[in-house]
Amino acid sequence: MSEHAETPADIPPYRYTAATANAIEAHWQDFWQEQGTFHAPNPVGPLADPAHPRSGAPKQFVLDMFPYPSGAGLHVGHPLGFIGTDVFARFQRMAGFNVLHTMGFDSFGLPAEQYAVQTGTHPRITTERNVERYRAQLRMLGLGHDDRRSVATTDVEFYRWTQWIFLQVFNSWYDAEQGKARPISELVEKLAADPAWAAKSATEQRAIINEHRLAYVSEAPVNWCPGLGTVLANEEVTSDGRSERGNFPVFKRSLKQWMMRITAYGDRLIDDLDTLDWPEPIKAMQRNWIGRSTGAHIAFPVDGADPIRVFTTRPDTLYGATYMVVAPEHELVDGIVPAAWPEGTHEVWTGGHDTPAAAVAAYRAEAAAKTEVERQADAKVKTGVFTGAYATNPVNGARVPVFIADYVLAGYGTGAIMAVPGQDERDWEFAEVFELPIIRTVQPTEGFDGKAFTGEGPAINSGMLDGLGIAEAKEKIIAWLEAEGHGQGAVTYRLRDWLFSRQRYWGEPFPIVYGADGQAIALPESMLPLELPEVDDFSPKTFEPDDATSSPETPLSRAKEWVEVELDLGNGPQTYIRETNTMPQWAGSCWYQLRYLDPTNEQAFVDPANEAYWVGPQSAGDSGGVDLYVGGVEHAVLHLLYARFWHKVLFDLGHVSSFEPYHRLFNQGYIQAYAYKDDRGAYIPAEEVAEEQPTVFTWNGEKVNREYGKMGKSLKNVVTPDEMCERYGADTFRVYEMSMGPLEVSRPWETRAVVGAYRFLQRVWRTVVDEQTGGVAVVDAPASDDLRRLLHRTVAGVREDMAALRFNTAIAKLIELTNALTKAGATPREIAEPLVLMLAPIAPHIAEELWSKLGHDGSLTFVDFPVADPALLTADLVTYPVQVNGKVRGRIEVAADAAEADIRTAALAEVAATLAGKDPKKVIVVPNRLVSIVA
RNA sequence: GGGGCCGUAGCCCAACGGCAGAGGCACGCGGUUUAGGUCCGCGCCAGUGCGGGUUCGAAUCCCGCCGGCCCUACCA
Repeated sequence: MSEHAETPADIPPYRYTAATANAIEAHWQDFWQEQGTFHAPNPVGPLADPAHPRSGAPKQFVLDMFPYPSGAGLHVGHPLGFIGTDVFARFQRMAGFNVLHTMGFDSFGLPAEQYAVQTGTHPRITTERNVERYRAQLRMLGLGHDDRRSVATTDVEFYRWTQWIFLQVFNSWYDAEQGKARPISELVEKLAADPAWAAKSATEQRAIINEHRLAYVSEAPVNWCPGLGTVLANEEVTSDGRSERGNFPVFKRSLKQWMMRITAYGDRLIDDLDTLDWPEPIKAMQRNWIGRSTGAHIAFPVDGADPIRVFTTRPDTLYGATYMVVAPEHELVDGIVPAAWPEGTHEVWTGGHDTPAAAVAAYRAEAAAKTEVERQADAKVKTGVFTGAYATNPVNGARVPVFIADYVLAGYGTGAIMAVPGQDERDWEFAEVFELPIIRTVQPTEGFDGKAFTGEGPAINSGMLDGLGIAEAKEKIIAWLEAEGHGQGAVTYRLRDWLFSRQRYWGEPFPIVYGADGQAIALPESMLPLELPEVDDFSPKTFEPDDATSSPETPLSRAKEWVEVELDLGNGPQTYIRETNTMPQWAGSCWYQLRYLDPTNEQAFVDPANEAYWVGPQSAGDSGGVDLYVGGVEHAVLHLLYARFWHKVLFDLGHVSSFEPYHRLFNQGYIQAYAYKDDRGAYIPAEEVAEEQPTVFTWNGEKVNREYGKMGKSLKNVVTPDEMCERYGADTFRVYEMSMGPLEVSRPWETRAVVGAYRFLQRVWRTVVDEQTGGVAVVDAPASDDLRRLLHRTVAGVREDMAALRFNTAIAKLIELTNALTKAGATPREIAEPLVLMLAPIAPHIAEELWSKLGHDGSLTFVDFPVADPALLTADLVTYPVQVNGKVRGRIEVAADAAEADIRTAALAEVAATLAGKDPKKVIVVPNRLVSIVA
């Protein structure tokens, strides 16, 4: 490719070129940094600045989901949201707000560790290098961040507070009666009121207390990923049983791990969604993930064994429960299996085995051997086997057989169901296979010819419930169950507690030690931060990806001198063993935005006054939280759920005044890219591909195939912001990205189209600057009436668009104004100045430069955004199209303030020929729009 | 299987239920230029995926289908 010549002779000396842009951009970026232009004043503390023009003004906290600083650096897709928030933040500053906007780094995580393993470089070195690279790239884009507030989750001074918050969670319990977390000390007081408490040993007491904590250690089936050498949260496992990161197989293993009691917050996490200004799809995803269902727990007695408790959302169908199913893995199965098949056991129930025990064992082995994918593939055909046991339906005393089947999941509800084939499609299918009785307990609607009926209808075959609708029937049967002691109304959740420990080096160490009794003990706050130890080998131990029998081994466990430690935790110096797991990458992102508010505070993670100002509730019932949070949908249930949970714990404990972290959420789209493959399937560098004609692409004369998707090194289609800044300047890049479409829409990158934005800025430049002399080309003569009206319409439109994040249409309006200005010849100052100000949020460097050329000192950052004069928004004359039966048959021009009757008369006169003397049936005058006549 | 989002010029996208076009790219013509490129000006292109309905009037609201994308998946 031929590079641009320095300054070809025929280009005017003062044209806005890439070189000009780069010089201007460097200058203003230095200026902003030296002046601290984007430093937002806090109410209190070191970042307070009462003299600041926006000190104490209404606030706006604008936030980006902070990036993981990968070694690959940014491509043009990454900054889309960052530029969007910057434009919005700059606009809000000019609109009078005190705007907090900064950028941090989610810098713990796997890639730095994996890179470290390959190269032997410490993850901290890699991480810091990558962060520096990111900072440089972001600076180049001219983002107006308050750099004093930038944090990285790997900073010791940051993760000190992550550990502190962990201690808050650890040192609290959920009081279901009050519906909130309370300090663990208050639980201890409650427990100590019982005289039996004092009789227990300290270890016993601690064990009991530990069971109530919001952060707790439990031995439970977890997602073990040998390929990554770590366990994973449910949210990090895909539906086909693989790790979201790396796509390795994941196995269920019972392991001792740290958990967070997020399930205690299930109701609030669902209910408080109503207070948030979030996209509905994201709310729906969270609701689905939490999966609240209401119904009842019902106990079915079993001869000679404990009753089987089931959860059902349809207790009203209890009379139709003709059999039961227990998950194959359920522990009560062994206790109910008799030595022999009961008399007259149906042949198909036994699976061909001689004894129930053999049948159960065989079915369990079969189920265990299936992978997730196989299970899903087999889901159409119901399988199972009779356990040999019968239970009793509490409502009518019917004996119902108990099966095991893999369509019932151990992890949901109680792991057992009452099967009601008449009202449940799955149960119907199973009943057909095993020839079980089917009783309808809801009258299907007229003409229903399906199998299970799940719709609304009156209860039938249901004794005391007959005739009732579903809702009343539920209410009545629950009351009966509770009165008779057979069950009670209940709510269950799909949401599981959050698996919080990882077997990694590059994460926050837990501020936890274990005493001789093996119980977890929190370090006191005074011992924070607990820093990661230096180790020779920080690599996690990984295994063959499908080695299900392997066990995790934490890198920190190899740092023997660090693990074994002598401390005085109140009982004199004793030897303790440190926790060697680390926290998951989500920990830092659960609260980072709070640290932005008060990044230098050494006494608290955030001062209450600063928290209240920036994110406190703005009115009664308001959740508080960040005013605008921009990021991708991929965090819908991971980050956003975890962060809400932590925030609510902090709220309950009185550390924050807001009960939600992010009040308004906006999902930006993605910039995608075309990639090209040759006939052998190898990727071709995208920039070398020519478009012969629409949909026909060639490379070196050879035809290649186009595909659409992500931008990535392996696809050979990466375009970087660095290249774009070099070729056109950052302002052009910003204008292009913002003009491609609405922020929430994904779109393809098209390098050749960037020139449109470049030309636009050149034209703006030319309206103000004489390209030959470099002097100001603006005149003080008043603008024409048309131009002035266009300006005010533009101002009104741009203001609206900016506030609504519709930057694409704002830019279109600015281009329109610029084109009109170009056509007008000389540029009146009264147009030039507002144009420059309106451009400033989007293309800040060129705007600053033009603003100073227009004779103003300093930055325009806090200059008022133009306001439209309402008097100039309406034209004197309005042209109305006149429709007859939906077709335009003429036009009339009337005064803008003409009476409706006059418009009507004029319109009828205009289309008199079309009407041919007939009386119109109806005449509709839409003010300022059109006249519609029905003939 | 369930839930959600989206289909407007060759492409990216606009359009309070009111004349389908704001803007950009590409393309064509003209000007500037030794030429190419740059820059400037002018122009070209769709009746809104398909079929119904509501309405004086539908890209917009409702119903059904087609196509694409996302989430979820035996959740009792």
